[in-house]
Amino acid sequence: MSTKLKPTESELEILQILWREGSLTVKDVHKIVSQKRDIGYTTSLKIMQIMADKKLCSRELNGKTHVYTALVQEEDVQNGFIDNIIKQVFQGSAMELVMQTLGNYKANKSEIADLKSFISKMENENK
Amino acid sequence: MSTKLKPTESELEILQILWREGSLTVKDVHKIVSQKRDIGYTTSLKIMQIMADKKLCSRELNGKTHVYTALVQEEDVQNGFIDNIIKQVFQGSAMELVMQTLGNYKANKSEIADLKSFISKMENENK
DNA sequence: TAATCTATACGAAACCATTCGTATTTAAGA
DNA sequence: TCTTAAATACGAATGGTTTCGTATAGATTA
Repeated sequence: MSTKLKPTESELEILQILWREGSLTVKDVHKIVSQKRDIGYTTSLKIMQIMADKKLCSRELNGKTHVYTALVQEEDVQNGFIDNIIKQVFQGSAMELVMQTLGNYKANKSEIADLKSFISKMENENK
Repeated sequence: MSTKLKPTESELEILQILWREGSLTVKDVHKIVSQKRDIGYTTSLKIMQIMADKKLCSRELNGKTHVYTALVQEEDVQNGFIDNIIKQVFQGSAMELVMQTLGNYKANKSEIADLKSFISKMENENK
């Protein structure tokens, strides 16, 4: 079992980049992060070092620089957040979360179609 | 629009109690919280004072004690958390959150039925 | 009245995440 | 070689949450 995967906000920000881009150096990551917000290079560095300590990513020397790679999977992290919100905010009811989300969000026809086929699949698996 | 409703973990814990029980004193709240975990009375008090400062709840003098009442609605807080997780963890896609949740969670027949009728309602509203 | 009880107020410690400044190391360039 | 540049290491400040100890004020009781 995963022991409660819950990266912090800035760790998550960097994980998203690593998931999307693959293995990157601090320089690469920082370039991307700093496009979105004001942040110093050593801040990006520090967070990535902490992430390596926590085993959220690996860190390998390639020549003179380190290359970082996500060690946790996006889906696992997503599930960690889902579990958390269900437990803390929806009193343990996954369906409450789903319905509340659907209720807020205006899905278009194609999304509704996707959802329906997804539910059909669930039904079949349940049989 | 609500300005990003995101109570902390212990604030949320107390909000859940106030939502369920209505207006309560510190003593009442503390009694409930301390059944779940080890916590000092003044800790509960302090958090509730902070919550009142932040306008998460009101605080009215009733005789010699204060009575606290939630000022934010459960649904609004839930939506704040949903918005957050969608933005930060699901790249803005509400449908991803929904499907991932459904994929993890084994819904029973009655829940699936609920979900289907909910979706039908969505479809009709969309027309 | 004095001691006790109840509720609140206040301040501070502990912890964590975020941030950055500065120092160090190593390699490349003048 | 000496200087500069690139990358990392380190330490510390900041801000917010959680936690609790102690102090205070007002009422109750012995």
